[in-house]
Amino acid sequence: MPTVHDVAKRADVAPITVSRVINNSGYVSQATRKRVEAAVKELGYIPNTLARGLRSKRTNTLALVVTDITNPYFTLMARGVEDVAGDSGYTVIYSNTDESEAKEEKYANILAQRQVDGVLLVPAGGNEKTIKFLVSNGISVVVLDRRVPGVYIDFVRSDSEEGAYHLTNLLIRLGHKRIAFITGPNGVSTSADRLAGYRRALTGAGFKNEIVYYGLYNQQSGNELTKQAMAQSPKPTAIFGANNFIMIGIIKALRDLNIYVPENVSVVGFDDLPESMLVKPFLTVARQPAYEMGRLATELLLKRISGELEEYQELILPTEIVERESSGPVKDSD
Amino acid sequence: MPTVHDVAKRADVAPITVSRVINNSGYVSQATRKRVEAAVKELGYIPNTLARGLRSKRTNTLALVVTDITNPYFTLMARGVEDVAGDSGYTVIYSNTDESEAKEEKYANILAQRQVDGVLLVPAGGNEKTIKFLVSNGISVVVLDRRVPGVYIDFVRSDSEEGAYHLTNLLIRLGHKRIAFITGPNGVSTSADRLAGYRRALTGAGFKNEIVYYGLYNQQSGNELTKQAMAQSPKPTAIFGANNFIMIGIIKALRDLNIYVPENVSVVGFDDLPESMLVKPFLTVARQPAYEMGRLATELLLKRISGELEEYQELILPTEIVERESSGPVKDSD
DNA sequence: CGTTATCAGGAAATCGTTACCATACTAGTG
DNA sequence: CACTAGTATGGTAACGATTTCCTGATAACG
Repeated sequence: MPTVHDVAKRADVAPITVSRVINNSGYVSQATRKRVEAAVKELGYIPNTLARGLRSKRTNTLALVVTDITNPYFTLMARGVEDVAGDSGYTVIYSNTDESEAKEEKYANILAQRQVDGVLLVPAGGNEKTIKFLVSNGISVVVLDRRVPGVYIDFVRSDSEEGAYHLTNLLIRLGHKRIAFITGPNGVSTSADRLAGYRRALTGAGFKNEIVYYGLYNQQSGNELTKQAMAQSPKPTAIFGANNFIMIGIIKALRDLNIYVPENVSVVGFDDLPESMLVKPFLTVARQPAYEMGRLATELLLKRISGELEEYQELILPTEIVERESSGPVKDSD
Repeated sequence: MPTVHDVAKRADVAPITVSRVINNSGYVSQATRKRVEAAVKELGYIPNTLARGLRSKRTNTLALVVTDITNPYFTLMARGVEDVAGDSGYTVIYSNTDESEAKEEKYANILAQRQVDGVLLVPAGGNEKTIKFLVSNGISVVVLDRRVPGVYIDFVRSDSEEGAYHLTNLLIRLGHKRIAFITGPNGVSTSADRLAGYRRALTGAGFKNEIVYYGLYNQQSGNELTKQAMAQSPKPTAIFGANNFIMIGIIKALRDLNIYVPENVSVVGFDDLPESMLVKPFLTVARQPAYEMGRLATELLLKRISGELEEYQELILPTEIVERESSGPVKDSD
């Protein structure tokens, strides 16, 4: 494998000049540049990023740590990250924590070893340990999607409370009085914030009967909790799923129970699903701007890395209520 | 940031001894090991993989290059890769080529710069250039999912021809005579192999009327080509989609046209879809063992990297025909 | 015409780790 | 007792690039 040295010899210059050519830094005359470029091509020279990073202390690598990359919400976010990072010459490493803090710590360690320049983190649980660890190792961090109390750092997320409030109000306006709320883990901020929005709407309407089920942010949990909810008497007339996978679980459970949506039960929830998932009926949701969040967070991170920023930022993007077929007026009953 | 040197000083040993402790190599007495480990912990020492890789020529990094990581087939494959790689202490970098050879070359270059130890490649197009480039840069390669003629290297894929043959035969047994075949790009081996299987079944049944549409391996293409196919007269009574995204496009197109599945038209195809995609009716498919393919390919790659293997391997896994609701007996007509 | 700014290029040191080679001690062997 | 094998540790250099500090031109300017 050829090195700068080989290229330098061939172009009859010093290694540092080769470096200047490939990095477009410093002064190099047109003639010299041509010669070096020719030598690079002839030898098939490929710069070694390890050596480069070791010396320069920059790896041009970011990491995106999410809880579940198979969730279209995070996939879309990843696209946003990738697009911005790619345009700036950064490579992105992806990691899944599956909501486990142990895995999160393990990955943080690996990322530190790899000397990544920055990390976009969707924290599993409300633990600040990982964040502090990364920062103490000189790695910039932007926290995505979730709050972590007591940590002074950059945040980018959407307004869960507000979105849940509007979505619940939509159900209330349709006449629903028994609205079940099926959510994720108790300790996760999105869970808490969405619950808070749901509560605010209920309180605003003078309702006192909140129906809350905690579980996991996945399909199976949504499925099981729906069956529990529908076994109660009186049954809820509407169900709010705190994320997209929970909603899918809800829909499947209702299908199994032969309950029609929205004729018998309305279903709403957080996060949109891609069209390619041919969910029928198409869901009424609070859509989070995932792609945009990924973009913004990455832009913020890059600025943070380059030291352009002083104060830490907290960007909270609005959600968009998309009303579709899965929500409808309540049916007599009561 | 502390280095081996700092740890060494603290534990009163030479740097190399620290290296031996953290890498579990060479001889170190219990007492020394304890001291070093203590020093590591006290200083919060984290090894620098850049320096390590530079010196040792091994980065413990693999790359998985696929055409579209949002496709559940590749996502599942990625899990298989991740699981095996993780168990062996390797990190995996993911790249998407979107079926573009230009992107593939670009990524190959980045991966070479990063000195990855091995690449799992789903080649975009039948180009051998990328493979040769990687190999010539000392990077081991295992080719996944597709054939690349004229290259001597490790391959892992499933038996597309056989799967398509069985799937087509299933339709023939159900009485279908006009079976449309909607596939991906002409140059891609999976496209060719599945077409070959379809043809073999048709020929075996004495049919001469093959109906073939080439397009892309995505939903939109499947959608458009289905509309074309259904505009012909006489209409096909069954449609074979060459991958999962094409199948989704087919289902959507038929929905738009108010054609019922399987009452009016049967639909079958390659690749399964996760349950979470609530496709109705649930599809009859030739399921490729994606997870297993990822696992096997990674095991093969690791062996190749460690030099345990001599001859190049070609692993061809069988597909599994899963008969579900989307296929049924042909309806009178004719 | 001397001084300063801009342009071109180089030498040597260095980033943090491990490979390679060497040394030294203990224990067992014939 | 000399010799080998196994155990334990260290010194030095090197991996391949860039940073830092220099040396000269050449051009521009008052």
